[in-house]
Amino acid sequence: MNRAAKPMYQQLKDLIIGRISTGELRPNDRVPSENELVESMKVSRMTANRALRELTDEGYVDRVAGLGTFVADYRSRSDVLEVQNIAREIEARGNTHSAEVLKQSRQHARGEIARALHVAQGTAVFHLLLVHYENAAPVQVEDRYVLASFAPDCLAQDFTAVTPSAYLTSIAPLQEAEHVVRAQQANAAVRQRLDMQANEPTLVVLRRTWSNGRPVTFARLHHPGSRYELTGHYAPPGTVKTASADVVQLEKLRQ
Amino acid sequence: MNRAAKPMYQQLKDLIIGRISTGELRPNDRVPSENELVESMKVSRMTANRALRELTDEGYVDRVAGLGTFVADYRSRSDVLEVQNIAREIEARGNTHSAEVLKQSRQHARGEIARALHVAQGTAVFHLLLVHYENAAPVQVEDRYVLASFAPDCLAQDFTAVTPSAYLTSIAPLQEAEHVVRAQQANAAVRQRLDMQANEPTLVVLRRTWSNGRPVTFARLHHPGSRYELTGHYAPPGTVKTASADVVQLEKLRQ
DNA sequence: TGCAGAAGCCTGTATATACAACCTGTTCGA
DNA sequence: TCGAACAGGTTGTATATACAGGCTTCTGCA
Repeated sequence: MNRAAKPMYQQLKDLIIGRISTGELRPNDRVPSENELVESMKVSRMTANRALRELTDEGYVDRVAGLGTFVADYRSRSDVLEVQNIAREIEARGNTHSAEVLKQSRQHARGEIARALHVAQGTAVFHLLLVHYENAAPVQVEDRYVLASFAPDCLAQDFTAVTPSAYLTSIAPLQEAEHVVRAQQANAAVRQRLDMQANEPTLVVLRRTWSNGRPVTFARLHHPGSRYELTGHYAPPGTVKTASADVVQLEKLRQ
Repeated sequence: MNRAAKPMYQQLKDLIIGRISTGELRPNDRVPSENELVESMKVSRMTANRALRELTDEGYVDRVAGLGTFVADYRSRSDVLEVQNIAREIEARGNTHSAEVLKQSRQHARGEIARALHVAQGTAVFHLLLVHYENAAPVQVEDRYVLASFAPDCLAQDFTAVTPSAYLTSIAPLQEAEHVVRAQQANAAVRQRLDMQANEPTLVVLRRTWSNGRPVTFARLHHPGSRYELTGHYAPPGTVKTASADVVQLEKLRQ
């Protein structure tokens, strides 16, 4: 084995992840079977097995004995997207999501935006400002900056139909995310757009998302404290989640 | 292979996880090597290798080629604890943590507490109420309920020295966590204890934690919005984190 | 025509073997 | 005495092989 080269099973994993990332393999597509990899890649079946098994553990693919290996639906590995896709979240509650686009423009990154995205001052970015509604009530002001080089056709999108985060994940899988959560008093502009009462606090989420190792989007998400809350669930790998169905109940606990 | 029995590699994993859970194996203790497992458990080395490798992926152990396999420090798999161990968080910032215990009593679970912990009304629980300080400033009111059967000696603990979450993880690893994050206006009692100004919002975290498949503790954590924020980072398994060192910078972004 | 069974692919697991690379402690030589 | 070389245990990876069990398709018999 070449010491400089990555292990073979890792090369296989990278190869398949690459095909998924580029869209060559789409959700529910069939991934080469172990025996096909044995022939095409000249590896032993155990090596192919390890690569595909780890991809299963990591949520990239699903395997069915007797049938084959298939690209997992992105929805099934939702950790990154959990907080992100507000439309799906609202629809999961049985309500209707809609969005209003207030701004969709090209800008040059300045100051904190440039720093957050790790680019030089003046780099081209797209600035999106929209309000998300759950039924008729506004629940989120999304103030987002996207690296122009990452999403060149961003200005041509209709973000009332597809949310920015859904659009961005369709370009390339967002592989890493970082968020900061704060409770703040709303400034006047946000308070007016979220139809909030005076002194009602906002729940602010600052979120950066990475693709291929570099930050590609930075968002400030403002929510009315009285109508929105974040939920999260963590279980270590190798265990079966026991809580999930029960989250709703906890959400109803008031103090 | 017996069809009813679990696969051998899983039995090995369960065995070792069991020894860690009971405290027979403590952090940094040496875990039997692959060859020792081959002899004692009558398996092949590849099977032992798979068990130990998966335990590594899952954060239970660390392996060093040439040295051996060692029980991971709980601190190193901090996803569950990240938001939980406020003392460590404060000390990581170079500040001094202290705590004041306002209440430490035995109660019977009523209403929402019983529901949150999945126990019958009237089940014995311990109620803890404490305030955490960063240097001299209060940063968290911790209002926690612990299943009495899970931590029988809870009343004998000195929670100014060891935080409740550190104490609870010392009893048994907390394997699952669920949290809800809200922005709220503080009630008078919390506002006074956190030395907050009128109308300053609080960041409230409701958190349940599981051990061995059942909820064992439920906590309400109140933070002053102006002095505390939550941060999180997510990277899918199998990737290298690129952000971590950079979080501080984002935290400084103000709007 | 309809159904049972076989064939053939798939994944899941388990074993035996091999070599590389890493770490520690010992031994031997300058 | 100091340092290099070696031995022995450890993990990391890769291969060849084997059998069990699941799913689909085809085939041949009634």
